[in-house]
Amino acid sequence: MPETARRTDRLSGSRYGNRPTMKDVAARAGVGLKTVSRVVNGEPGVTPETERRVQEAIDALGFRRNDSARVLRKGRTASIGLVLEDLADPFYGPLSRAVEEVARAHGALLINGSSAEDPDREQELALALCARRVDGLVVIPAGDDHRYLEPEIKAGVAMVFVDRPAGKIDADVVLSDNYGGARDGVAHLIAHGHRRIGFIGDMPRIHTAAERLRGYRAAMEDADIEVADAWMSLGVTDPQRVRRAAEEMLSGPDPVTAIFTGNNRVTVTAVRVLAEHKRPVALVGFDDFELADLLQPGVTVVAQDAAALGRTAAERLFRQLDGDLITPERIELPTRLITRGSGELPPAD
Amino acid sequence: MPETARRTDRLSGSRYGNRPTMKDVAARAGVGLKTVSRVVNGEPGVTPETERRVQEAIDALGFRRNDSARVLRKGRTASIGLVLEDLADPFYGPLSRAVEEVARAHGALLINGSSAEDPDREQELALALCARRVDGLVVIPAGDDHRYLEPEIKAGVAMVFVDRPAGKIDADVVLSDNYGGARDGVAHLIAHGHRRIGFIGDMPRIHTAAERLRGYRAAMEDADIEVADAWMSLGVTDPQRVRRAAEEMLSGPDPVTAIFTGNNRVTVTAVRVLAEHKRPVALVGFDDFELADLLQPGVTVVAQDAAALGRTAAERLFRQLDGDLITPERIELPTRLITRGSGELPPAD
DNA sequence: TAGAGCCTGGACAACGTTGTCATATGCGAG
DNA sequence: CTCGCATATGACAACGTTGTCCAGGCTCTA
Repeated sequence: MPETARRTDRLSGSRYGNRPTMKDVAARAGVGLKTVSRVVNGEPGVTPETERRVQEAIDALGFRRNDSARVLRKGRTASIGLVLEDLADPFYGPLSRAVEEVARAHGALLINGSSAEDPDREQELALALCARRVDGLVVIPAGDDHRYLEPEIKAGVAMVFVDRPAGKIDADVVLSDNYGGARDGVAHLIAHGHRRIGFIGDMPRIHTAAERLRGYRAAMEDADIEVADAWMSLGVTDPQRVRRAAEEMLSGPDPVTAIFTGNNRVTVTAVRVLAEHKRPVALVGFDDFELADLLQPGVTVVAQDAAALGRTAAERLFRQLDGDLITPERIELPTRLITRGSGELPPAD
Repeated sequence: MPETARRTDRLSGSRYGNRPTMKDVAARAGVGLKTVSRVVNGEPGVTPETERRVQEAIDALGFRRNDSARVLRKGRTASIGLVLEDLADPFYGPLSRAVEEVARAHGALLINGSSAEDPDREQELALALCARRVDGLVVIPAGDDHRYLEPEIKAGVAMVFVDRPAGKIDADVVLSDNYGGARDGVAHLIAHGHRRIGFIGDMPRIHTAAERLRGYRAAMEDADIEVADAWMSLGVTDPQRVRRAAEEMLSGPDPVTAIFTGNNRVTVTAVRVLAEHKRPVALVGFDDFELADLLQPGVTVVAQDAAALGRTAAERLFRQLDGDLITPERIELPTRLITRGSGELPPAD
């Protein structure tokens, strides 16, 4: 279809509004090209007088160094990439911000993109960032096979996976203790007298969801409670389906007296459903959220520290870049149970 | 201090894990450099057999095109920059995401950074992005003087300002109707019988804050209500100070019966304070927030559409890049009053 | 005053890619 | 059999910057 490149292609050949280059600055200041480079980079060996002339020419022309050329020459971009699931998800805001702060402290820029939970899009994004020659990549995996990144790692791109482990490759991973957190949360409900406890979570192919489910099962088993299939609802996140799932658990012949929700979004919807429900139902959610304390009752949650996840991952990334690291590691950050009322309601059957 | 460049500088000279280049691929496939380029870019004029050999070499070597070099040659980067205030602020998540979606639809990547409401940092970031030669820039201004961007615009960088207008330059701007929204919100309180209405907002040097204050004043004036100084609290956003401000308004000799809050974060803190207050106090907030409907009472808000702001701005940016635009425009998006209870409480004096 | 040494400044190649242009090859028509 | 043409391929310069290296002018000392 692309029949021999068009000659008039807007993108080819002529630059946009052709910017001044160091050569232009040099000509105007009446000095050599390299002298301009020296001034721009604050290198020593330039007379104050010469420097003044160059600076003047720079200001007059509105010159700005072309970092693409610089990168090409130096081999490093001073930028890192972040592939996450959804920038609009409140969980990733602080994470992203934390990564940015660390990058900034290291003089690097952050380029990011959302995978929308689609493995293909994750790959496309990650590779596009590699083509831009980011120095390193922080990835929140959407897929479960990351062998496609092996050539990049071999080529020297630093890489850290966050929130979920990398698939089929050996790499640094920073996680929350999803299993332990969920177990604690469910155990908390059991400690308050509940035995019929529902679980609503994401698809178990997502690592965090699977781990939280595992924690739920473990807590139940620890208490010698047999879990009924009707109590578990997996792969359910959109509000309508969460609503239906919750309503079913609450209405069957053997209704649950408490629900454990597997993430942020599910918890919020569950709160809505329970608010309409006549009988009080206990609730513990994974992930904290704003205003959880202001609801009636306050929502008890297993909180993870998104900022700490981001910060830890980014710091590890830069340690890789500094050559400090040898073996890939798996770092697990603890979660924290925050009691606010909803998780301390007694069973009402 | 940098005494003549160090010879052993890690960053200079040798590449990291020296990646294969097109030249390497060409050598391995036994073809010319340009032929590899053709295959990589899907240009026509290559025999299937040759293409196969080249593709094989690419896979074997793990080659990935170096976009920095490509950019240097082509003059365009297929990436746009976004300078916002704080990625962790829930208002900017959807905005950022919307910009990203539009960029993606145009085959561009998004590079972003947070200014943390600091004009110097905004400038530093914006210029760093320009040095990377982004094709265009979406800026949520922190400062009020953007003349420093004039050379960039002249050099052909597309530019759109969002949420707040650009300062001292003529450029495209996409805003919410802050004035009208605030006026409607306050008028709503007045319509429900309130006359002593407090206002808590950000520093008036921030455009949105100033506009919302203006809306408040206009609504009061429309109703012939004289505003007492004690009712207004400006430049106050951190929770502790908002708390104190609210408490003062509510306790004086002439306490307010309703409060209009100038943004998200202020509203949330106000909700906390009012929840502890004995007398019911009406509340309308600028900006919607999650769970506003679940609180007791639900919080009435003036909602702006963050995603629409981002989308509109990004689309305009790409229209600039396509050469479709001529005159800078100021686009104002309407706000929407969402009644949920807190704004409909009658005055209780 | 001559030679050594330092300091400033510039010429030049290289980074990896793409656009331009030239060449080689094969094929059909005259 | 030769000429012309289309098609496949490659050589080469250029993009804007930085690292290397060299030249010229200066100061300082013997």
